[in-house]
Amino acid sequence: MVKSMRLNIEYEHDIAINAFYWTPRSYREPLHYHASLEIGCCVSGEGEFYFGSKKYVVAPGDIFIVNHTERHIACSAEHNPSSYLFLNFDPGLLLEEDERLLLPFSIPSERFQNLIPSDSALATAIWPLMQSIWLELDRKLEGYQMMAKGLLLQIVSHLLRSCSTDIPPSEWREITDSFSNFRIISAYMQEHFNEPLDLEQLARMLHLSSSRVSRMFQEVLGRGFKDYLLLLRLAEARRLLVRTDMPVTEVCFASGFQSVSSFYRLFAGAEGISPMAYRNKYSGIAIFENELP
DNA sequence: ATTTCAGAGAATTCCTGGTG
DNA sequence: CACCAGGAATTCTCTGAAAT
Repeated sequence: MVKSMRLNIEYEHDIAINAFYWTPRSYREPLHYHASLEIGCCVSGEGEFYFGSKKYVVAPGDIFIVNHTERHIACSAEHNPSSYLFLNFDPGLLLEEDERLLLPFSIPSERFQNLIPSDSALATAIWPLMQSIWLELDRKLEGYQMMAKGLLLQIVSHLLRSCSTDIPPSEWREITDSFSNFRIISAYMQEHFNEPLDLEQLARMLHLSSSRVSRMFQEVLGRGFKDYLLLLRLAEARRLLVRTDMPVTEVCFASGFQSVSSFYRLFAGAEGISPMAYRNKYSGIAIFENELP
């Protein structure tokens, strides 16, 4: 059994994306994994990239795709250490747009191609986008969060396109089919997150057991049902706090929370401040005049 | 408006039996 | 024999009332 550890990734910006340059050690560190998805591009040097028992030899320009289940680690050649630009990001960002964007990261490990060779059209398309994200997050000019997210969506759309054409239609069919249950649930949740919602109920929709559906979330998203539901509810709560003058208690129930105490606890856990403090901090900033209440 | 806490309830994990 | 789904056991989180 190979030793591996789960890392908890913290995001350093107002958007759940990190971009950073990194040089792997020249000895082999233990494998690790994390809930966030990752894309790495080798910019210089030599080395290897390990995924479980798979091993890739790395050259500058090569791009690596890391999903939330595979254990992995990069390693530099001693005489010529490699350097990478890495992006890691929360799968929730993709889910907000279209569940299918998660497909490139949900392909079974044995047929998952982690390496995009430097000379491929795909790598050529992705690399400048990665650099732009790094620049945006570094400079933090007005609207950089939207820029970064937009660029990320482009990158992942490129990936989606390429796997839909590279993988034989029959197999692609199989992969998208096994994904369809999740799409049904995810769509339902986005529509009904502000109502009481539990796994049992979702499981019934699919004629599956709740334990099965719980595992499905881990497999597809890398995070549990509760976590994902919370993500949706918090987004709505933030919006209501900033854009309306609804009392906090009302915001709580309107965004789907079932009790005020858990709302305060979870909100503070995510934002670090109480709902009212959040409103005071951000409500002065109206982006569009016509969205004022 | 916000926090606290014990009891209640739900989600996740582990285990087992069925299935190809 | 490997894989997958359901159910039991376990672990974790929420709820609701009361205090600040």
